Amino acid sequence: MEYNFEEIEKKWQEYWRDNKIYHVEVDHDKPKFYVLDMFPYPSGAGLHVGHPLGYIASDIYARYKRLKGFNVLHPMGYDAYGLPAEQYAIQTGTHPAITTEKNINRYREQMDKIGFCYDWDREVRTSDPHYYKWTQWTFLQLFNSYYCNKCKKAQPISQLVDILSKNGTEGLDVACTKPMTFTAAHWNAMSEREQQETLMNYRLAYLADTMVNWCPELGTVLANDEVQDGLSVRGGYPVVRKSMRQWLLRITAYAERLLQGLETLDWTESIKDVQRNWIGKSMGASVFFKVADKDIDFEVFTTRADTLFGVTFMVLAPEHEMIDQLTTDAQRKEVQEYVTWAKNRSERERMSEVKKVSGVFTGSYAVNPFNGTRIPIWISDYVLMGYGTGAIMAVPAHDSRDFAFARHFNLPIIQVVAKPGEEPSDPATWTESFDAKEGVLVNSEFLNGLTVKQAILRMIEELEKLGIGKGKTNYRLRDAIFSRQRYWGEPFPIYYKDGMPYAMDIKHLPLELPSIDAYKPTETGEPPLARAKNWVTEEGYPIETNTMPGFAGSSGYYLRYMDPHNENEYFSKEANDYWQNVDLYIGGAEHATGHLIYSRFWNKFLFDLGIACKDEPFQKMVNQGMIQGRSSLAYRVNKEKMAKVTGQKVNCEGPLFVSKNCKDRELFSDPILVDINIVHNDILDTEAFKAWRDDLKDAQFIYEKDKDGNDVFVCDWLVEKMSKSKFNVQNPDDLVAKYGADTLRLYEMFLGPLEQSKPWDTQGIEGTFRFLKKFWKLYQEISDEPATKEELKVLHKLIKKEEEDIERISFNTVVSAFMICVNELTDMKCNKRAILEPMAIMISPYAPHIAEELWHQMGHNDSVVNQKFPEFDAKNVVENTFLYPVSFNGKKRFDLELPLDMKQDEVQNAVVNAPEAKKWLEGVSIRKVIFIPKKIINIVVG
RNA sequence: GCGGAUGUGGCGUAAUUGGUAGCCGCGCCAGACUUAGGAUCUGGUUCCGUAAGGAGUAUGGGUUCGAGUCCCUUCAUCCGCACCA
Repeated sequence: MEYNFEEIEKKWQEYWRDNKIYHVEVDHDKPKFYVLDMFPYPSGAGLHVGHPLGYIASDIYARYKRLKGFNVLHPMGYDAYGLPAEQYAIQTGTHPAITTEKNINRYREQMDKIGFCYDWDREVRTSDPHYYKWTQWTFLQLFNSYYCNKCKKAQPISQLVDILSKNGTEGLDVACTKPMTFTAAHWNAMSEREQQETLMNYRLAYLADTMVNWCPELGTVLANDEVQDGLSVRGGYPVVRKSMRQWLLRITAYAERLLQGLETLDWTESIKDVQRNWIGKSMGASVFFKVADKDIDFEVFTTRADTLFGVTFMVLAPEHEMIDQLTTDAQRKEVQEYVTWAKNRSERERMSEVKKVSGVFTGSYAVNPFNGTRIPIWISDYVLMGYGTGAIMAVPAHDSRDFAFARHFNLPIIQVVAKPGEEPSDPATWTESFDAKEGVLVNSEFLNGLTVKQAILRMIEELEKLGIGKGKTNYRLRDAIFSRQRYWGEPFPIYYKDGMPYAMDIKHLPLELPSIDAYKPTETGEPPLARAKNWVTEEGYPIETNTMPGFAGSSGYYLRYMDPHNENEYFSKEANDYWQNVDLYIGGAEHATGHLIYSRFWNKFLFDLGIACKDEPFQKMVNQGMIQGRSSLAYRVNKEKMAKVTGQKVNCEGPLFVSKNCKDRELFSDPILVDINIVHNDILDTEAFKAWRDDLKDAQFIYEKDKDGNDVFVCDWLVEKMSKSKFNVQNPDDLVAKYGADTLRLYEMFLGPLEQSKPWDTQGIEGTFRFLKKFWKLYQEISDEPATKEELKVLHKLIKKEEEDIERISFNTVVSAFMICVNELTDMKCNKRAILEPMAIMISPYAPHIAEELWHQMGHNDSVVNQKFPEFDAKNVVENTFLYPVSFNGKKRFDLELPLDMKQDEVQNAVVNAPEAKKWLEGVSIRKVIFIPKKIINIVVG
């Protein structure tokens, strides 16, 4: 019987669906395992072969765990809100829900063909009101919470109100936007409006005026990770800084926990590093400097308190609020000009001109608290308002940025740290600063002779003694801006009374997205939701018109999968207690600073509320690499150049192309990209090429000869990103149609290690297709005779290899092991049920359709999916002898088969007396014999 | 600039703990079958050399009986961060 994959795959996909084979429920008799793919955004382009890579890997793992006796949760759904559908709506007027639905259906159709074991009964979509009810619900919880630094968790805001009304801010240690001090009496005397405004300083979801990344083209603000080089990641439009009233999430309250939590996670070091970097914890000191001749002071943050005697100037950010007070009349004009210029510079300019030094002197001086030196206060845009206090003490000798600034404006440089083992030198001769935290303090009074580390601690001690500074930890992490001026997102369950936001009652959730007449901002620049009719509460209060950003819906989706149809709760306690968190998360590394940090925050907050039982959402994560395209290139002749090179006139009307290996081709031709579908084995189908594009219909070709003397046109190739514009896209549907889903699944895994990026080679898929045909052939006439020792050995070698390799996410080597095994069994002409039955089970995670078919052909009526993975038994693979490689001076010369129980001297004897050894022992004496049982024999001669 | 990853045949890769470098597959070469082959099967395929043999895992060095693997140097490619005080 032929291997008819088309028929087989259709049959079993229907069987699985009709019999709900992949449906899972909480089952306390089995251990749970949760395997999750990162939430896809269903784009209009559909899937190319790179997308299913991670899905296939997680599918294999899920199926394997199931065979190993686990109750496996393996769901899929859609991150359905997003900009592309909305952009399309703006252009065409099509409701984004319609576009999204269409794209989802296409995704689903493509995924179904690949035979994934998702429990589709658990599908969620972020744009579904049943789902976003809980996104809104979580937002309200955040709005109604504050973060207690003492107990290190979120607490109800009502509790804070209690505290404030009893003690004011006395002894309060909570996360806030800026420190506030007031008494209980003061609090109690506030109007409701004032109280509400004060609470905004503490809520975990709060409204504030902030500088945002405003993208005029998209009409919305963007998160930092949605901006690159001053352009929007989606669309590439310019982004400017602008102050706007926005919702923010106080993720900074969780900075330390987000940092510490990384230690408990089984993620790659590189992703953890990216997150550590993003959180950017730095320990240092805050120091207050008095301003000379004025009764004011200002605060700086430094990690190098030890260098305080090396401070020769101060720098404030152009947005610093004390600039006015500090500017002398003589300097006022210049300062104003500079500040205006700096504020108006776009983010893009600022980034591209990082190296350019600019700044202005305020006219004021700060006073060094230890020696009274007057230190000029400057303003420069190399100091950022958003970090620390927006002011620094500049130590040009030991900070490269300060050094550049000092050199540019001719400011003094004082060395205060000597390099290890070196004497201090004249900074005037330096070409760069010495930034390393190594060395010994000099020119620094009581710090002299201390190492940098000691000096930092000592200085902080002194500062605290004087009451002008203290040790302080800073984080680079910023609160997450949570408002988008967009239509296609979750509405905020917030209404405004006297301009103050109030939370809607939970009973009004979900607050459904209203329909509007156009998907653009209003004429007055308000978000699209301002177009909605009756966008007010029952009492007539206006409802918030911003919507939530993309990461709102994707931050807690893995929790909803545990109990996706629950109408009364986000998810039940029972479901959460059982499924806990994700055991294996597979997806791209590009979400390192977005989704993966927001989800962790979201989860920690729900953990604080006591509704999520685990502090971290994703225990183990694997980041699959990209599949690159293999583009084909045809060389187009530059006729003038060719005439010059060959010395002959080129008579040819249409475009002329030259085969890759023609003589001097590189001298007179340039490559153009060719559709990979008209190139086979790097040979161009010239007729198809002419028909491909109108401008090529008269194309002519200079051929080369193949080995049989035929004219062929050979293309060159190139590895690059897979994209439509490069004509190198491989569509999984086409491959499934040609080879079947099982072949595609195997090939995607066979390509190489999951984490690595690798090019897609269309040719190579033939190999896995041949393998499946060979595999199929083994099963044509099953014999019930007992298996031989050799056959059992082959089987058990494979069992061990597959188990070990799947556990360490090495799927490519398992496919290879299967090929070896099938080659061996084919050579043995093995057709024993005792071998082939377990093999069918073992291949089912990789090639479920063929496995199911063969399983049923062997007379079973139940699904192969529900079987038990065969047990490895070491007794089947024991050997009595070992084929030793025999080396002389580390170079292998021959093999020698020896019993495993041989002693060292017997081995030595056997080797020296082996006929092959003679030649290598002539004229030399044996110095040493290295014998490692079951490994190697090495004879050292000389 | 900082941080991370990677570097092995013509190509994708394998070698899990320092122990036979190149498994498996693609491609290529030769042969068989065939009216035919972008089908199937068999054999070969790191490089140099007829061979014996020699060289060989980006580069140069080191540790070791033995290094793709460990340490140091340099180079290349990719990814992330980037005035974060």
